Amino acid sequence: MAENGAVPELPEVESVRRQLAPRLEGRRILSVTATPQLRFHHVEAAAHHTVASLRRRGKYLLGELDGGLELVMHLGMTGSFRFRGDPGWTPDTYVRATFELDDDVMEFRDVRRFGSLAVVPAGDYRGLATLASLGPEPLSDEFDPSVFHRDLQRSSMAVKPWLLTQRPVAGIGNIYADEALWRARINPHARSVGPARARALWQAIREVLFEAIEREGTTFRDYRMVNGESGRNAPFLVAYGQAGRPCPRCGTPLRKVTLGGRGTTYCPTCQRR
DNA sequence: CTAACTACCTGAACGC
DNA sequence: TGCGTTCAGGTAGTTA
Repeated sequence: MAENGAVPELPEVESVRRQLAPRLEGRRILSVTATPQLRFHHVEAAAHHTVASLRRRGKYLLGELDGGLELVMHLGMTGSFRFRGDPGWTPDTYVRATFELDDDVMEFRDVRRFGSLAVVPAGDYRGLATLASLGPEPLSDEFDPSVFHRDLQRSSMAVKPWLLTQRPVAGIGNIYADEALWRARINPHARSVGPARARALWQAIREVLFEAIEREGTTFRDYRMVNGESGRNAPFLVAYGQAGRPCPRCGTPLRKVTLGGRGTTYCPTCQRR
């Protein structure tokens, strides 16, 4: 099975949450077994607790447990959940953690081990720096265009790597950063963004994420929802993965560069510096 | 404190 | 065929 290019970002994690929530909420976790991993912290402490709710913040899934605990889950690049009781289940060497529930067994599968699982006192993210300083939810009212402009100007980093830090706004990864910057006509290298362009980017971020959620995320190869299905957003990508193809706005071939160590595709004409 | 760099991890794709 | 190299990427850790 191909394993790269999956990359769960906010729309993919939200799609997983929507399928996972009804299967976890109200369920009691009887036991947890996990392989020793750098990115797993006290996962076994979830045992004997009931999942009250499953929320999402950025790319993080947050399971509220009784007893004041919280199960924090991040899919990394290749993380996914599956249930033993589902049709077609077969044993798999990439299962890194197993949650025995009162009605089924949930498995966390993660080929590249970039995913993370942690049980913490609810809201105590001291060991999770990115979650602790996570920016606002882009599709909520707390994401404000003028505050976003100020936050963009706060850093001297290029705009795209700054978006990827999760600090000015939560949930943007490499795919939707390229898509939103293209839509807002902003050069990914820009180190300063004026108020009008910041507002355009604010709008573009909300649009690309909203549309991707409606299509249940982007699947290239192996991002899958809990029900095993693919997201339908891939054919709608305009920038990410489209290097060399003509820009749909102006026809200029899209250019791919490396920025902040990440592949970055943009239109050199309509995203001029 | 910020920003820049690197490690982590694995399999696909590529080059010879 | 087979082997080696490069690439993908979010986050955490280290360094300047």
